[in-house]
Amino acid sequence: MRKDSRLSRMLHVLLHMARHDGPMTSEHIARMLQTNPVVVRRTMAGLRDAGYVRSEKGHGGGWAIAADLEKVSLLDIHRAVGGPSLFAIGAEHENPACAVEAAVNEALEDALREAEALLVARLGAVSLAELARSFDARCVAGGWPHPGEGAQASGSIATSEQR
Amino acid sequence: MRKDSRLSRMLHVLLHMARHDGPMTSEHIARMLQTNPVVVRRTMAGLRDAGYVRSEKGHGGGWAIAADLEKVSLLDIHRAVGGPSLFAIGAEHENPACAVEAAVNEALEDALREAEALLVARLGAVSLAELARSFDARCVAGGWPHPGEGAQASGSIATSEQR
DNA sequence: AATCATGTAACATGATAAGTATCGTGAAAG
DNA sequence: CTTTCACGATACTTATCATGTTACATGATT
Repeated sequence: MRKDSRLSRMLHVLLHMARHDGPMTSEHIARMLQTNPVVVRRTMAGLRDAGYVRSEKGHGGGWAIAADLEKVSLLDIHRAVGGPSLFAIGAEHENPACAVEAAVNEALEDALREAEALLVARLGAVSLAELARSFDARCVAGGWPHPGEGAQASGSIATSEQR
Repeated sequence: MRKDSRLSRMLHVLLHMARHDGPMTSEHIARMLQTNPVVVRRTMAGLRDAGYVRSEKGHGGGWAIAADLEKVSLLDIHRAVGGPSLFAIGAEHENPACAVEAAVNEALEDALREAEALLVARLGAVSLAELARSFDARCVAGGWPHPGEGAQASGSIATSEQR
């Protein structure tokens, strides 16, 4: 099935927001993600409930960061969007009566647990701030057009805003 | 999303087949898995194509193991059933034009690659024969009714056949 | 010839993220 | 105070894919 892209999308948005002063509208964000404003609101509602972002209605409203990016990990965002299951495979029955099935499930779940622990550790070890910094480094190293630190005063993040 | 249980189911079936002399029908296997014979044939077709099992039509027909279980790993079975993606999360766009999105995707995919490598290594390290032996050990240790080694001459694997 | 079992095709179901349309609510601007 | 803007919420549709189901053809055994 199609993969859950909520974590990926929210990280994308948050990094843009970190480089943006003033709130960003759902409409604006939706264009960045190539989707619909309602999808944006739906997904970002989880981040708001967790206190990572704030939303304001009316003129000049929109979404803004509401937490210290040093203190929020990728894992936190994963959980804020619903913490969906990481794996696409698993056992059919939770508590099988068949001993063979139970043994198979345990073997598989052991392996999955280990991989999940690794993934959780990796995601939990990276803060949004670190991810933003590694983006900066990537720009310098890879020759991407680098969004200048001082060029955003009036809301312009032109270089990497679209898509 | 509902999880793909083909690997789990096929391991379940293969372990039963290893303790069973003579072919097992799709009907019989379907009862074990609590599903439909067509689902069984569809899924086991991949194992047959890979040479791990054999199927025979007509009276006395059905499915039988066709390979040395010491030489077939859990990973082999995973691949034989289509090797579906292990993860339920991922990025939305393959080749994003946005540098921020590209950086986010790379960070996530790095972590996923690592977890996948771990899982692949784990699944690749266990043979079906080892899994069967660990099932035996589990029976002895955990007080499960242990299917006796000599009690299956006429097709009886009564203790752990159903479910 | 009858029966059994697989092979295959075609279609239905279930679950879930994602996409869409619509209306309500509150805040700022004039 | 009316208009406009932007979020909030609900309801519904779409897309996807493993799984479930029905039906029929094919080949092997009796």
